[in-house]
Amino acid sequence: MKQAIDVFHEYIARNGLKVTPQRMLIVEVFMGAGGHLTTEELYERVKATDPSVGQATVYRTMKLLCDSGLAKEVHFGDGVARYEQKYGSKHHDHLICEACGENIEVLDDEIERLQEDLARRHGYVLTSHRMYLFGVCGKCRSDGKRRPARED
Amino acid sequence: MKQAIDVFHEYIARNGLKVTPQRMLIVEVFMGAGGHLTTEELYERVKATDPSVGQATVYRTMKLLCDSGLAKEVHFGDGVARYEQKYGSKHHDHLICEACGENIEVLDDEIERLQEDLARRHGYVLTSHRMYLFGVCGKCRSDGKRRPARED
DNA sequence: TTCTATGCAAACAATTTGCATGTCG
DNA sequence: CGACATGCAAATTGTTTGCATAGAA
Repeated sequence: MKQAIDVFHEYIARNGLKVTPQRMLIVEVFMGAGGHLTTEELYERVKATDPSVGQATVYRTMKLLCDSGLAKEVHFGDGVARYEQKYGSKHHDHLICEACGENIEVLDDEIERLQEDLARRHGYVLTSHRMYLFGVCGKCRSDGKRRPARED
Repeated sequence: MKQAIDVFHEYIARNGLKVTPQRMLIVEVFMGAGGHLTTEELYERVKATDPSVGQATVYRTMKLLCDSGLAKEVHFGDGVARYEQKYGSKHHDHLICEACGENIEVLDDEIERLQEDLARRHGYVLTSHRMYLFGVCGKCRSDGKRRPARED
């Protein structure tokens, strides 16, 4: 099976770019980290392995990853960009707990279908969409936890 | 019928704040402007009436408006905050044309219902959500227009 | 060797904040 | 009066860019 790293190498090659240790490290850290990391978090983790890497390189590499289709930039509304893995993972929406910050990736075919319908009724052809559901998860409800909600 | 301006006055009073000409002007401009204005746009329009008003006051007042429930901050993903009127207008989602930038407010009860279901299946109780549909409107499709898409 | 990449610092854009002064209640 | 608000400029934050140097192909 084709690995994400191969996709990256192909992208690099196809565009006359170069494979560098920094890029490899950043891709590795990103792919190994599952979640929705901010550039800052990514930078910290990368520095843990190689303190000489600069922030700019992380920013530049994440942009490359997005262009190559491996990563996707998402915004939860707090002004910080986050990246999620895109390769091999299909489209999904987000279900976010406002108390503990848990972020579940969800998908509902019926909703997806209705979104298309809704757009069509307005004469639109959809290219993509983003859906964020905010609420409180079962665990936090029973804990009675609360946290200052993000902006809405 | 209670006007938006009354809500603002109540909020001001309830919190020991003060009514000032700047705040009145900003609220007036905002409520009169329908669309999804950025702070910058709002600032420009306010300056047209009173050039002495500062940006900071616009930022501060919009935050007040959000707290008072009159405005809502929305992010379309380009890094700039926009505000839409919240008072008297019910919840809606966004259908955005990537070619001309048109932004239609849409709502689909069925989708709303399914979102609740989806969340419930994961043990969540929803408090709010945001849904942005990106596509190309009928007019732009026939015009064959194209525009660099926003980040996704 | 020839471009591309990197690190660093300066540059930027959006937003926030400190402070002296002005003003609503 | 006295607390809150304002304008301005300086400060922050997140991100981008210019440049001299290092490094991949």
